[in-house]
Amino acid sequence: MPDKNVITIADVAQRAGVSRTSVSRYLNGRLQNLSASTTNRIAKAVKELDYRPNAWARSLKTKRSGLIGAVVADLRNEHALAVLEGIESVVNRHGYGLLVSNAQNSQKYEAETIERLIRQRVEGIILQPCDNRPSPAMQSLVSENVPLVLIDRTVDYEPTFDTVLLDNRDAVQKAFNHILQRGYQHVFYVTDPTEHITSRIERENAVWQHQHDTATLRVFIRSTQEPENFTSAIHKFLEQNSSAGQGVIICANVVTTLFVVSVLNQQHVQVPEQVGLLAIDNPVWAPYVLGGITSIAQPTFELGQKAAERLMAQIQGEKSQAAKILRLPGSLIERQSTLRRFPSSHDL
Amino acid sequence: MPDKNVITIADVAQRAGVSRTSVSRYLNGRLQNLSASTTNRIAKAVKELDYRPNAWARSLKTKRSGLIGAVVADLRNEHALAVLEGIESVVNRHGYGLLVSNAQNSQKYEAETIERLIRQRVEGIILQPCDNRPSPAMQSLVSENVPLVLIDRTVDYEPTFDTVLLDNRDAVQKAFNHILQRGYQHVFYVTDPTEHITSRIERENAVWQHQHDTATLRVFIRSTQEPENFTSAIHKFLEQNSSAGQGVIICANVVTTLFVVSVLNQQHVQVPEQVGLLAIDNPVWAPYVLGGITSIAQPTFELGQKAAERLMAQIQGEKSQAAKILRLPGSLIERQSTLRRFPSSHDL
DNA sequence: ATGAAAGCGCTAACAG
DNA sequence: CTGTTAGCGCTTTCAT
Repeated sequence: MPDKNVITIADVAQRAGVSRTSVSRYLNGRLQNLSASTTNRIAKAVKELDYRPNAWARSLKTKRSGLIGAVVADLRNEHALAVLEGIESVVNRHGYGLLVSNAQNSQKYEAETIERLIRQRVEGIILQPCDNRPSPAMQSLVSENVPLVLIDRTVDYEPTFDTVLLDNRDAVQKAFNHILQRGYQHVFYVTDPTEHITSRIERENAVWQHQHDTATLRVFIRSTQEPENFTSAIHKFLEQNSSAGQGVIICANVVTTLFVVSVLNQQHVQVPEQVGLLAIDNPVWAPYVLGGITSIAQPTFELGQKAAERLMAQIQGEKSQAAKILRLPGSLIERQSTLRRFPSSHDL
Repeated sequence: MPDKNVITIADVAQRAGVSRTSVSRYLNGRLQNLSASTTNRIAKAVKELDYRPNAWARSLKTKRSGLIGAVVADLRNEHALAVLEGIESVVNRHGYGLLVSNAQNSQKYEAETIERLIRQRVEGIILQPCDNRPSPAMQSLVSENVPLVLIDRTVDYEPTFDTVLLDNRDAVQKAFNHILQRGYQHVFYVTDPTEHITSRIERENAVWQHQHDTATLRVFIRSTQEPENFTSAIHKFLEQNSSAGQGVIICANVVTTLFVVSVLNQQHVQVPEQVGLLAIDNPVWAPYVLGGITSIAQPTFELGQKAAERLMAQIQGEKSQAAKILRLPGSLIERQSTLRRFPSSHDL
């Protein structure tokens, strides 16, 4: 454990021949109240003793921990990572430390971790919720008055929490615009089980909407539990659209995309010859798989940044602001996987 | 900020009609010293007040923060992420929280972040160093007596720090065994500039060693600054080995692999027809790019776990143990990218 | 410009 | 089994 005989502010004060108060003032940059000579003596003592203030003691007094908590639904996820980086950048810039934890897609872990963060007296939390049903832990955050910003997903709670996420409706819209422009006739939408995860729900709803509007669409849900069913479903889909690759698969996220790619690979399905492929989310490997996967890229880093900035604002007292929910647009990145051999007239 | 009128142990004590000491005992599970009725009254009060102990105050007294710091060279890296997950799992199991920060490959940031962690009085640090030259910040860790475990990379410091990393020599060995067995004659090794990063240095040295031993090898260093040179170098390599795909490219890590793949893609080079490809490290997309990239997989999760376990051991007082450096073996995963059309007799 | 003193919320002897 | 007391290391009135 960190040494027993650590040096404290008292040691510094003694060495510099001043009071602890002065040292404290020095440490907090209130130099206006210190004579030049005092300042120098303290500076010298600090250096010589290699003194480091104890954050706990300070926090105890000031009620500020300098810590922000980030709770990610699944750390094993490229998207989450990029978001985290965005968060980290602004949080650090503001002089805060970041306490990261992984909820492992389990509301139980999420709750535990939030509990721990509260005890640690983080000054705010950025949460990617596992579930849109508010947990007791989130209630605690409210009652403890801990600033909270949601990311990627919303939660059914009133009043709404500040939230930063992808504009899912718009993303799906962009996907369909592209698909239609390319002249695809049939769409096979692959999603994880939606299970109270709002990003999935929103995307799926948007897809249904399009089915309704265009009447050229069929939707399948991939069930993680039964990948075989999925495989045969894909086959059926391919058979029905074997002519001239009029079918296209849309994947709801990175994980789904990886899964679909593995199936297509296994079954030796040619993309885009036999079927098109479009992914929501744009992992680093998207350009290189299947000759390049057309994607709707999320502004991941920015999502993290915005969320963190919002949190900083909350911490600085902007409690009840307007516009709580910020939806950032995704952007289409066209690649080989949606290159039909027989483009429609739109392409001309 | 977290409410001004937070409730403290005193409030609980008052409500339960006992002393703060008893409440403290209750909180720390020393129930042997509490009568059943007292216990119940306290439990009730805690619940009613929704009381949460203040971690700072506790830390101040106990000198234990319950926090571990993890400093990653580059958060934007699949490998780092997986390692982090391993760390998180054991750290949490031990009841600690994890303070994650990103050094952004800069020793300056690394130092800053370490400084912050010390002030936060983390009980230990797991560090993936940006550079093998020890920074002043690391000196501080030593003098402050903060337990430290290095991961992935070593540092030139005496006495050695506990370290957990891939057995790089063995990994390269496995790569070459595979390559030779496949009958490749020429090897093009691609690495980032080694710049004081020991994993890169170790791998490159191991490669040189093989060149020396087998005399069928040429080594090129990819310079990030000059990708054009690299491209033309690859071309030259391909020309010299145009006959029957006797050449193979080995990539030192994920980033390099991604770079090489993009170049090969751009130049429409066929893998494995024109050239073989083998990667050290096994990203999720390896099975799907270029028909599947043969890889030497690192035991990423396990690396993180072992490092964290080592740290826990240190914290629990096992200061001066033996065997400081733990090298975990990688494992070969054969895929399409090293499938020569004309296998050598070894394959028969 | 400087310091004395009180206290943040908790734990840990030490008594009873 | 329970409570009293004295801090942990820092900040902060309030004097001087």
